[in-house]
Amino acid sequence: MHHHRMTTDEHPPTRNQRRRAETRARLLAAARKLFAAQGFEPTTIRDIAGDADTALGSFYNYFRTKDEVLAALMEETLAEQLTLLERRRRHVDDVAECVSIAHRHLLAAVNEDNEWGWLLVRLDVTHEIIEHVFMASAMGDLRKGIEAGRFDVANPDVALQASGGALHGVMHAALRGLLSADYDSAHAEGILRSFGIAQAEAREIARRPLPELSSP
Amino acid sequence: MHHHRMTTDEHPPTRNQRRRAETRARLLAAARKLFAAQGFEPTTIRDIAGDADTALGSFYNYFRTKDEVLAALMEETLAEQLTLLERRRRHVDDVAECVSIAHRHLLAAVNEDNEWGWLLVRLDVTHEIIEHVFMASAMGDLRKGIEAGRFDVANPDVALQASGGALHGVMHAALRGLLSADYDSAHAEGILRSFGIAQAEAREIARRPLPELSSP
DNA sequence: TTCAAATATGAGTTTCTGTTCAGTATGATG
DNA sequence: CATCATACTGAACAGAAACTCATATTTGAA
Repeated sequence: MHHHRMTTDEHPPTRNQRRRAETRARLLAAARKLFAAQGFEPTTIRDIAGDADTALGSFYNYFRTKDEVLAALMEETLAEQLTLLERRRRHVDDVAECVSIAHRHLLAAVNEDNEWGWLLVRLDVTHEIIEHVFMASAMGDLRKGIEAGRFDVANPDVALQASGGALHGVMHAALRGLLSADYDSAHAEGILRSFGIAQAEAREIARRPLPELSSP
Repeated sequence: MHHHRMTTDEHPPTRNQRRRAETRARLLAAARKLFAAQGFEPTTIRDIAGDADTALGSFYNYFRTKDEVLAALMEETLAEQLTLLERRRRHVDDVAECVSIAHRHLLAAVNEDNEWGWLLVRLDVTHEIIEHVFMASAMGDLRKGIEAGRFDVANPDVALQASGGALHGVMHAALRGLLSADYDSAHAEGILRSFGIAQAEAREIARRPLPELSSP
């Protein structure tokens, strides 16, 4: 039932297509803002439409339900963040540093865009999409590190869940302004240590400057 | 406006008092079950009354609002768990072992009573009561360990939030049946390591048998 | 300019949930 | 047993939110 005009169309976007895209974008932006500010449940579809400066009925031209907006939002923003992360880690070899960068990158992203941060934190990390996208990537790193003999953990599954939870907790605290400047490195250091990197080295790795984004 | 018949009354509880207490207990049990199963918001007062096999109106004889039930539930169960924890740690001197015991005790509690576990996990660890009760206790341990030169962390606030988040993540995973047998020790080991305990020692401490509850 | 298709509008409808309350049943008391 | 107090009941009301749809507006092409 979806429309899906293929993006491979030759013709430049007609005005109607632009209009449609803009309205959709306004709705998404409004939803993102409101979800982040007040949480998912308390936000009504009226709120979203109102904040997007569009009529209530228009909402239903684009999304069937509130959950659908949420899914769309998540898909968009998560994919974006993951490619950014990849660009940052492209030239890094050491798995330990990769893990450190991943955690610090996400903390930085949350810090630069509080709205996105609150969205991520309030929307229950359990949310399938986050689970699949992030955790899969994190588990990949962890396995690689173990196979390379770089990490040493008692139970990889536990290590994965614990590190995810720790990241979530630190994000949340950072958003509430509870943490002082160096928190990203401090957190990364803790993660590396719990993965079995010796203390001095963990500290050193976690404090290396965060690589710039490499060209797309 | 509350009734608060003093418990110091000499007379044994009259039948009416028992009836009252039982209804209240049924409501609390129902709320606990439903909150754990479907979460707080989706649960309606009707649901609770229905599950407690009591009329809708009766709910309001005991609680003004849904939040009030939640508060009552939390107060009850958290206080109970904290005293249990104290009884377990009473004769332990080493701060590191105290921390290990705290984490493992809570994981054990969640494992023994899934309903309580889901309640704790679904109800957003941010919830003030949990925050104040648990985090305060955890921060106490952490400080003590640092002052004793036993722990070495880059940033205590970060360490606190990270460890709380990690515990939350592991609890959640355990409840979903994602973890295999030794997960409590594995988690405790990770926490100790991140607090700066050397690997071998962390492993040893985390694997010590959990002390029995000392007499009340 | 004209008209059909696409998009936007918002008042009206339905559904659901919280809350009240007048009436009923049960227990306590003398 | 008679009387009062306490606890229970569920129909009825109110408010809020989701969702529909007939109507109006804008767009694109003949």
